[in-house]
Amino acid sequence: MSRTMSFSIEIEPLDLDLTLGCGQTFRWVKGVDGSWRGPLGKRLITLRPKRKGLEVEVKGRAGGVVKEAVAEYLRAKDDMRSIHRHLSNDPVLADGIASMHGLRIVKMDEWECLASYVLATYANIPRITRMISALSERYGDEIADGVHAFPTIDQLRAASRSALRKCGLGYRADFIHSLCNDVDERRLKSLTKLNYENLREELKELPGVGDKVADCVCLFGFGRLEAFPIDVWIERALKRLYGKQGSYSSLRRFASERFGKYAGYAQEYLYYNERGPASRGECRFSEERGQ
DNA sequence: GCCCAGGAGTGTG
DNA sequence: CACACTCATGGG
Repeated sequence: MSRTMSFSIEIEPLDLDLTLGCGQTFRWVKGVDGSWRGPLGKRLITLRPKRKGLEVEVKGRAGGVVKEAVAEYLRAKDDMRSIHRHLSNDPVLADGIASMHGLRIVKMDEWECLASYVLATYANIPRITRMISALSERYGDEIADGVHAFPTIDQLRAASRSALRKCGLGYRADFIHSLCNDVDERRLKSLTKLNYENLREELKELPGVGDKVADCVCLFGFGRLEAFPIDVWIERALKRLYGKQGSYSSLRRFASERFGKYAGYAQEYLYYNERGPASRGECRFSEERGQ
């Protein structure tokens, strides 16, 4: 069988439970020992938290590229201190931000992110995870025993609508089917050079991509930290904490003015806080200090 | 049975 | 611009 090798990498601060378990990304599984296992590209990776940073275990051959891939995926270059300093100007965030110090925005593969968030419309996280797992097992390459990579655009393009429905996608099957025919790897990569606003508008041209999905893909797939996806949870948080409600574009403008270039991190803190992981609701932000 | 879920598309006023 | 409606499915 394939061998296993491991190395360590320093990313600090980093909380894997917050980062991989908060619903940004859907393919990681937590082990009983506190490690996290999931496919990264074409390799099965296991991440174990250490005192400073983490240990990475790789199934199969692992060149230096794997270390770089992990660092990119976990956005090792983000300076969390300056991000927190920036966001702490907001008294509402400053209050509860400390407990989420190690939550990092993830940098997913562009295609995986786009398809995942098209699937995520009007579904909850357990179901999103199931849909993605089903697609991967049926159409993606097997990279280790029983573990499959997310299918490429070409692999999914070969799937019929009815076959996609059998993976539990529901009406999303049609979106995915159209998406595969409207997009290829080259076009996706070419979007990288666009600024946030233009990228957002280009993504919204794609089937199944509206305001919210476009912002998720900007943030988690293209690394645009100024993006601020607004779903039902964020809507509730903005109303509860800031007394704000209105159209998507008006809420987006509010977030942009309030949180600036790190709005994406603010969104993740608000999302996690509002939703709670079936709850550790002790330390919710207080609404008393808004404005 | 009910209600909800990291919404989008389409049609109408 | 704002709504209203529909889309398909699983979990609580």
